[in-house]
Amino acid sequence: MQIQTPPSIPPIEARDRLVAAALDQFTRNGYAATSVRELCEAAGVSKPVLYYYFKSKEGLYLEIMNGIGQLFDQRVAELSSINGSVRQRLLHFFTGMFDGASDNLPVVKLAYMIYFGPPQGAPFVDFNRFFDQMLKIVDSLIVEGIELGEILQCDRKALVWTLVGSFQTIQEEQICRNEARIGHDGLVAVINLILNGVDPNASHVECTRSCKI
Amino acid sequence: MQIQTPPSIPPIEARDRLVAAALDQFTRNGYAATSVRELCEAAGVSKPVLYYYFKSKEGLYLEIMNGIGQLFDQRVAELSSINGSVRQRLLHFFTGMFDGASDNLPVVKLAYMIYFGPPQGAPFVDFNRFFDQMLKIVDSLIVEGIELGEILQCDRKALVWTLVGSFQTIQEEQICRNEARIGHDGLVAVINLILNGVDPNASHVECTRSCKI
DNA sequence: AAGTATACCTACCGATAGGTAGGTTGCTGC
DNA sequence: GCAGCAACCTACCTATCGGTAGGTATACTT
Repeated sequence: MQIQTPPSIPPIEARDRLVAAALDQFTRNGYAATSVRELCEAAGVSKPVLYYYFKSKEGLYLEIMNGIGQLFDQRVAELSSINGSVRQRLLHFFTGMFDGASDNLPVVKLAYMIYFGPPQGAPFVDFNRFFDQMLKIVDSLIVEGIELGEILQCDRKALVWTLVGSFQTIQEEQICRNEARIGHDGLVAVINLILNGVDPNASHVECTRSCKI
Repeated sequence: MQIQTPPSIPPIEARDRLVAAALDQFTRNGYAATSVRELCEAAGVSKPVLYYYFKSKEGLYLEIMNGIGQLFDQRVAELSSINGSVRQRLLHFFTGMFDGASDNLPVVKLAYMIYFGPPQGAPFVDFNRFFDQMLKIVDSLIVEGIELGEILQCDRKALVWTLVGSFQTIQEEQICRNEARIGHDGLVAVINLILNGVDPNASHVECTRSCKI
C-alpha cells in the first residue's frame, strides 16, 4: 500500500493524522480560511482520502466537535465525585476544569473561537451548554453551602456569576496570551478571596476588619 | 451620478454603506467567509467602488479596526473623570463600559470574535490592549482604595482579576446570548458583592456574620 | 485463482474568490 | 466650453475553492 508519509510525521493512521491536522488548522485559521488542500498537505494525504473518511470538510469539522463535547462531559463527570466542604469541592471543581483545559489548550482554544466567533460557514455547534452546565453545578454547590451555613445568605446569582466569571476570564487568559499573567495559583487565590467575602466565620480566614458590634 | 441604491437603504454615502455592511458581515460571518461580492451587494455598490475607497478587502477591514480602537479610547476617557469614593468610581467605570458596549453590540461582538478567533487571513489586530488597560485602571483604583482604607488589605491581583473577570463574563453573556441572563443590574450586584467582601466597614453593608473576637 | 473490500492516488470539474482594465457620467473650476 | 476630478460602472482576469471520476495496489475471503 502506498503510504506517502513525510518522514517527520509519526506512523499513525491517515484518519488520525487528518483529525490532528484539522484541529490544528481550524484553531490557527478558522473553518473558512482553512482549505481542504491545506488540511491534506498537513496530514500527508491526498484530498480523496479526506472525503473517503469524512465525506466532506464539514464532516471532519463535526468529528472534532463531537470530540470536544465528549472531552468536556468526561471531565465534568470526573470532577463531580469528591467529598469535603463546599469550599473544597468548589476549589476542586474549578482547578480541575482549569487543569483539564490547560492540558488540552488547542481543543479549548477552538471551542472558544467557535463560541465567540461567527460560524464562517461551519455547521452550528452550541457551546452554550458547557457554560450553562458550569453555572448549574456551581449554583448547586452554593445552595448547599448556604444550607450548611458555610456560605452567608447573599445574592446567590451574583455569587455564581462572580465565581464562574472569574474562572472564565482566567481560563481565557491561558488561551489568548503566550505567557499568561495568571494561572492555577492565581485562580485558587481568586476563588478564596471571593469565598472569604461570604464566609460566616470570617475570623477563621484572617479577618483584618475591626467589627463594629 | 448613477446611484444604484436599493430602496430600503437610506441615502447615505457609498463609503459609509460599505463600512456598515462590512461591520455587519464580518461580525456575522468572519473575515474569510465574507466575500467582496457579498459586501458590495449589501452596500448596494459594485466591486470597484470598494477598491476605490479602501484599496482592498483588507483595507476595509482595517478601517473598521481603527474605528473600534477609537471607540474604546473615547469611552475610557469619558469614564475616567468623575469624583467620589473608590467604590463609586469602580461602579461608574464598569457600568459605563458595560452600557457603552451594550450600545455598540455589533462592534464589541466583532472585537471579541477577533480577540478569541483566529486571524482567518485578516491582518493582525492586537485587542489585548483593551483588556490590559482595564486591568490597569481597576488596579489603580484598588491601590487607591486600599490606601484610603476603603478596601481591606488583600491579594490585590486576585481582587483585580475577580472584578475584571466578572465584568468580562457578564459582557460576554450579552454577546453570546440572544437573551442575556444577567445585565446591568446583575453587574452592579456582582461588583457590590465582591467589594462587600473586602469592605473594612462590613457592618456598614449589612454584615450578617457573627464575628468572633 | 478470483472476487471483494480497504485505503489510497492523479486528474479534473464547475463555481467563486480577490482584484483590475477600461470605461461613463456628472460636477467643478478656470 | 473644456479639462480635470470624483464616483461610480461592466466585463474580465488568474488563482483557488470544495469536491468527484475513475483508477491502482494490497490484503483478505471464498
